[in-house]
Amino acid sequence: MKTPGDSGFAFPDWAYKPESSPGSRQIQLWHFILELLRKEEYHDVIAWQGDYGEFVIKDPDEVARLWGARKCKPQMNYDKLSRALRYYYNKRILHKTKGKRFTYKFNFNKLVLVNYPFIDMGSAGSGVPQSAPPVPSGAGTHFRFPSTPSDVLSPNEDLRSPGVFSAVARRMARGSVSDCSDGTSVNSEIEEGGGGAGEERGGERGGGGGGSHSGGGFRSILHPRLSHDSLFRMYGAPPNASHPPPRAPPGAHRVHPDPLSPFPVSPLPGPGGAGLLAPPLSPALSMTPSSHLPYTPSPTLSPMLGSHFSFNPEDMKRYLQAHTQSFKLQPPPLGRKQRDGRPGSSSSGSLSSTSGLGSSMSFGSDLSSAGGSGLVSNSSSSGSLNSAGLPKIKVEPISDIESEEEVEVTDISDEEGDEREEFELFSARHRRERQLNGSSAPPPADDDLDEDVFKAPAPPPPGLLPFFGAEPSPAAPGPPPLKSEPVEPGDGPPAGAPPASPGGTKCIPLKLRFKRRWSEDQRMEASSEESDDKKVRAEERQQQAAERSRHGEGQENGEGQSPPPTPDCPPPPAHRRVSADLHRATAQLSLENKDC
DNA sequence: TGCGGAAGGC
DNA sequence: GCCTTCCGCA
Repeated sequence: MKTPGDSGFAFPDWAYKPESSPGSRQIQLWHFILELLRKEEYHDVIAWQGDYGEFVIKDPDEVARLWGARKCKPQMNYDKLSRALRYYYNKRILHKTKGKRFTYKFNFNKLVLVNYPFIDMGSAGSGVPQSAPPVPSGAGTHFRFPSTPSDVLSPNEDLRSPGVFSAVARRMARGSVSDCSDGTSVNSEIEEGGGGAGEERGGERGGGGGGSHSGGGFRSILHPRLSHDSLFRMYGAPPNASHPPPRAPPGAHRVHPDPLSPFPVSPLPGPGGAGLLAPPLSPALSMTPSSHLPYTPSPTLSPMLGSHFSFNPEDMKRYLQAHTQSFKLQPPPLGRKQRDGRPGSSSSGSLSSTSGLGSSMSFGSDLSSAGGSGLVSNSSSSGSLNSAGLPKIKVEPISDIESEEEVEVTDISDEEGDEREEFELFSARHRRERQLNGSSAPPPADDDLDEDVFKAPAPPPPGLLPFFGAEPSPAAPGPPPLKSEPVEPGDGPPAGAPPASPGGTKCIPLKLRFKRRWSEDQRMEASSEESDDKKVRAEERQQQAAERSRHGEGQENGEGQSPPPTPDCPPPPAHRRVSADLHRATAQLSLENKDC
């Protein structure tokens, strides 16, 4: 039987998320609930009721029994089942309708976002939610649930996999329906109801696939990991878009509503009228789109969306607002209790949830400024907009820099981890370093070890900044000489060059001797004079370098940098003279140590 | 009747 | 991750 007649819009078809998780090979409770809700034969057991997404369990024991049958848990009872339902509270998939016995309510926002993170709300098609529970906004809303794979899939994808995934999906649907060997399971019952589903599939695909009914109001992309087809099998075809479920006055609904409108549809005008996600979806939810979160489209998301759909900023904004609020990850790992502290989750809650996003974003921004790019996986929405607590952020030294401005870093929560702190620290340093380099000013005299690490290296090309310099520079100790000329291995006596050990394994003796002599010379000839003219020193070094290279000595470094032992040794005053001496000495030593 | 912690299974 | 089971509490 065709679904509309059957269960009508019991629930958005897309809501079924078969592979939501490892364990999802088994149907999830909320899927199951939806199934029941969808089947008219179960309407005296469980049925939509009241507000959009709200349903009442009329016969808890029976529902439990059915659930137990489905899951092969004969011991199942309502107590346990309700515990499972409560489990959804935290996930915000479901919440309890207070004051109403056995009455719960789906959070479609959550469901949408979890399952279809990239719904394009942009096209303000005129649809109304189809195959969905009571829609509050009736004609007012421009959003409609995708009811068929074609609705949900991008055209490409749709074309891509028809055969394959339909088979798979069928299997999955079936599997989810019955993995219990004791044939008594409801499966069969439900299958029966769904028996029509088989048919409706065809119809669904045909009609929906053609997009004929929708007027093209809705387009979305599925997460790659989802098996598209399977998403829609379980639930009936959507009611014809042209037949939006009639609104019924609250309370006027009946248990077995007219096939085409099992749910009372409340008259809420879709706020914003054009393609607003949340309100139409779940006005009853505490989290409404019209909420407070200021938001700036994420750099990571925008491009993606942009490439696939027409997304208008407003829609994006809305979407992301909702997204932010309903992210699984959003509650920081430890925050759950805290969050619970704020019942209703609406107002204050958003802050913390925002912070998660905010943090990741700000992080990204920092990164980009540092020459890297922050990758925030949004798979999770699954998690990757990761979840759970602090979003795990992968930092890759990619030069592909996202524009910083896209990231508004206004909302940085303090829960950010040390990582962030460190990073900021680093960024700050780096910035400063760049400034310093730019002005050729001497490096700051920070004692901070880290500082050394970062400042030591020559100014890296922007893209390389963050990491290449990590090598600890023993050279740092000395009075920072002209830090940064890119040290070319063989020649100069570059100040920054690592002095000590490494360079010289081969010629240490030479160097040492040279140093000593150099020092002596200095002391003897110019000990009294002082000067910190670094430029001169540089010149001197250059000269030396030149000299040495001329001699073929090439033996790097070593001396150029002020001898470690005398880091505080003031630069030679009578530079020229000393220089000459040095040259001489160098030559001499070179000869002496040719074999070195 | 409903909530949520805790432990454990898959 | 998603329950299932048990339990104490309100």
